[in-house]
Amino acid sequence: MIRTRFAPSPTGYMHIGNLRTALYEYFIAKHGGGSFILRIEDTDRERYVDGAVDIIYKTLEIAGIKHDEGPDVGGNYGPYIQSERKNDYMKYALELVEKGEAYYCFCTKERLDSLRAEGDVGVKYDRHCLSLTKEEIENNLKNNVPFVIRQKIRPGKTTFRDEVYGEVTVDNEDMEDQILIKSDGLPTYNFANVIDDHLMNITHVIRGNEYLSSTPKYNLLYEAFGWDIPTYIHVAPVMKDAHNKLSKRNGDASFQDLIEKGYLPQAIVNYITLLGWSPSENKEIFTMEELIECFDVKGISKSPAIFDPEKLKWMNGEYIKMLSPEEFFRMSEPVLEKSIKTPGVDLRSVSDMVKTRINTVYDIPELVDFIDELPEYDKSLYRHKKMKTNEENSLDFLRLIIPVLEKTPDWDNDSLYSAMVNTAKENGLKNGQILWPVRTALSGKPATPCGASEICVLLGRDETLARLKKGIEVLGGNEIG
RNA sequence: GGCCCGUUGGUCAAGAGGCUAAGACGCUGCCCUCUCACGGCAGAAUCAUGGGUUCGAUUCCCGUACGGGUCACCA
Repeated sequence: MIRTRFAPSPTGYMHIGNLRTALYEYFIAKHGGGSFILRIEDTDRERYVDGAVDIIYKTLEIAGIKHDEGPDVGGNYGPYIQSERKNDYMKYALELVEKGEAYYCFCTKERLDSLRAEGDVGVKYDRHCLSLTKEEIENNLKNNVPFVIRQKIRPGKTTFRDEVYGEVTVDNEDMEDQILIKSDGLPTYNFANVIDDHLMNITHVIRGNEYLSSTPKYNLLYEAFGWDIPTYIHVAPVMKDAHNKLSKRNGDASFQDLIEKGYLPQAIVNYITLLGWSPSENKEIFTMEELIECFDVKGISKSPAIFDPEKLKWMNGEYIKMLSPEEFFRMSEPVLEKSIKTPGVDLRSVSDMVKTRINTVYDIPELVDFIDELPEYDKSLYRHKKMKTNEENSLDFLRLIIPVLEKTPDWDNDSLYSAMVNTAKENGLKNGQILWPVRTALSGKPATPCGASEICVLLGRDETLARLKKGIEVLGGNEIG
């Protein structure tokens, strides 16, 4: 039975990288029919942010990840909040002391500082307290001298296997006798993490590759306890560029930010899953179920992946295109209502027009702004090589079509379109020679989400004719009214 | 600095000894078209580097360069 866990710190927001790790953990568990567990790592009270746990619940929910066990849903391996397991850690640390795998250390901060010269890095603890006699230790304890408990690293080499990186061997000489229990009695992350994963029966540990170098120390702990070592899956980070991780601190978008920018949760999930993982089949749009089905650790990449906002936009556009017109209208309606104030405009039909032309709903306003108000435009807009139109002949074409439209009995797309096309035909013109000037006069823009006749319908007869006449004015025809 | 890890087009990436080195985003061009978009087609663009091993290395080995990580009473 596979059991994976997502163990975020409640610091107030969800990194994209964290979410991706959660997704991989979820997929691996579910692919194997196992359980996905949520554990809150809140031992660092300095960084604790109120309400952060709710953000975590909410993010997982929006992303479509359901945890089988966690603080809110319970489970048989609780508590799921690290601070509530406080008492366990000391117990296990003392067990190691008992076994000679760990020892009390009474060194003061000052003494430790003096071990390394200014700015020194990589100076190991000198094991000063390892040689303390039993009497000295008991004396110190009796006198309440502050202490920490350190792991006793044994000589030799440690090799571990990672499913992504393969075998990694490290000389134990390079490891320090790390602190397991701090002088405040709380465990360090390095210790708590091992205890928690063991007590929660975690079988697969998936985490960022910044833990690759501390993994041997964890293995030494597992061995000291005589516990089974989990399967390790380390993943490379998600980057903003070649040098920096994607992070909120650098002003990069969090999951919540992306949602607010109009990205669909499934599009985000789909995109970030593909950052650092590739499926065996050549495909890139996946439902959650499909990801669970085909997720394979073999596809996880060793090297970092740069987050490309352009590709996310494209993917969001793909998801929008897959929506039914009704679903899309539900999303676009609020934005349309804000950007189109003119009464009588059929928002539903605008919604349909805009659907294949946007990547997020916030692309809509600039596409439809001409409906409320004809923008100022230059007459050079009438010049179009392929349409064979220019500032001079457009004037004639507009004069030709205005009376026709004035007389068109039915103000609907088909009637208007054929009226214009027929007029072109009757006068030996290309369709575009009528359509382009009309579209230009009605929108004042080089591109619109619909054609000339459709704009006529949106605007209605009066506004259409008014704008056409305005067009003549722009072209220097001086025919006001 | 020691140790660990990585390096295929601008980006995401497949490929694991022999292929014209997939595919996607982006870019360019063409077709479609009532403009734009959608859709279709085409194109430009990649194996960090030097040595080995091999009949043959992008692929295996060693070195170099570059990048990242880690060496806390943070997680």
